Amino acid sequence: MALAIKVNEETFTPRQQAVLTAALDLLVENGDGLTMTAVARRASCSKETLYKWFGDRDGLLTATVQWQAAKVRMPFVDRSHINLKALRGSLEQFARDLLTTIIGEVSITLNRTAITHAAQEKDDLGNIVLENGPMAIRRRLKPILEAARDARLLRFTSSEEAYRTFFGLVVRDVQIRLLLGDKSLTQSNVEANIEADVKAAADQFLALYGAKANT
Amino acid sequence: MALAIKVNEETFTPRQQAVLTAALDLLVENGDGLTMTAVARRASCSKETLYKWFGDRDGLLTATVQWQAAKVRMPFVDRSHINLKALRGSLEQFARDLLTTIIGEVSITLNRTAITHAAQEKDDLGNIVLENGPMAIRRRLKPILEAARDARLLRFTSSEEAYRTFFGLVVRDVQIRLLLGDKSLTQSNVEANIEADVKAAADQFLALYGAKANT
DNA sequence: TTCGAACCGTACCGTACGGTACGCCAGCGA
DNA sequence: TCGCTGGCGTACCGTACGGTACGGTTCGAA
Repeated sequence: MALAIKVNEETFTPRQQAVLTAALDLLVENGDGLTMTAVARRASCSKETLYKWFGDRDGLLTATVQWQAAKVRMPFVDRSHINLKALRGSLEQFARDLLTTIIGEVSITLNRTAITHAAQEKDDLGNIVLENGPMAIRRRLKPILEAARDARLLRFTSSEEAYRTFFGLVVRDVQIRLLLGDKSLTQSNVEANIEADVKAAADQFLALYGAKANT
Repeated sequence: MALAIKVNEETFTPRQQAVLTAALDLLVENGDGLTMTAVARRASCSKETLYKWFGDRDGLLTATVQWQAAKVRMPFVDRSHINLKALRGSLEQFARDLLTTIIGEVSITLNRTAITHAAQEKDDLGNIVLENGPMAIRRRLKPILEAARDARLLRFTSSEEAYRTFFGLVVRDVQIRLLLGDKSLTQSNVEANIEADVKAAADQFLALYGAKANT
């Protein structure tokens, strides 16, 4: 069930969104050391209001993650007329967006927060992030893969397997290393190589699943 | 620099190892909700002793992670006479060990703990886990890849890129989903498919980097 | 103008937990 | 037997933080 994962912009008033922005900023700055007092001060509101709007600390955290995660917008990919060139373009677009998102400070913070909370089996921040991250990409990519298969551009038995291979080829060890705070892997470091990595991932995916063995 | 990452069995007395075991157990059970009182009670020792041995809470945590992470033993792979069959066997062995480790409860806990602490830029648990996880595998796998290249079994320009592709093909989205607590991905669920995944990863890697385009 | 709702700021409470102090016992060398 | 050291158990302290209460202010509606 997709519980309260749906969040459109009317869910929160502008004032509330300002509060959530403050909370997110603090989260990015201080890691999970988010205190209600700090949020109240940053957002110039009273703690009482925070509790009235979000229930408790977890509620505030959940709202922040939901609200921010829902902002991640997948690119729209034209699915109507598919040829090899368009397919490659789509794959590269997905790879680029996935990488760009993953290496962003906000994404890292959100994933870290969700993982921290997943450790305590408390709420399901993990599900929210999953739903708006990997799962959202899967939902968008799978139909394209299947359309490409129908057009005899790709060859695979399970679109699930194909999607997961694509994910692996794109993300590789970047995400886990960033989450673990690998100092030898700065954002700018990765950013500079995005285009090359994107191209390599698309090449490799097509090499593995393309109907013709060449480009 | 590999700071205090080296940990051999003489580093801790048996009694201390018992304490670390207790700490790890609590970590696995309660997520990061590890309290000094709980460890002392579980290990039947006094808090004062904990502080004497490990300095403070972070010291205990670091010691626990170090001690446990160092236990992850890579398999020894025969590198002497390389042929395609042996190479495939090695790749599958690495993939199997990597997957088996990653889906283990201990690994998940350690990674979550390290990620949580990486958020607070406190100590470098992240580095310890990285050093004993991905980096350890890299150190072991790279020479094999390079030997295989020298034997004209593989073709690549950068062994680093080749390693990272292998990592991605093996891990795919399994680790991040487990870290985020994806409920649709139980350990047993993954375990059942390990052999198939291992084989698929090796096939794909050889398809991408093998000198001959076939198996 | 008055009323009330919403909300800010701040003071306050309770508790959990990191860290310390201390009393006590067991083992061991002299 | 004496005394010392290492370590157990417990009581204790200080603080940080989640959560609540309350007085004061703004603002819109009647």
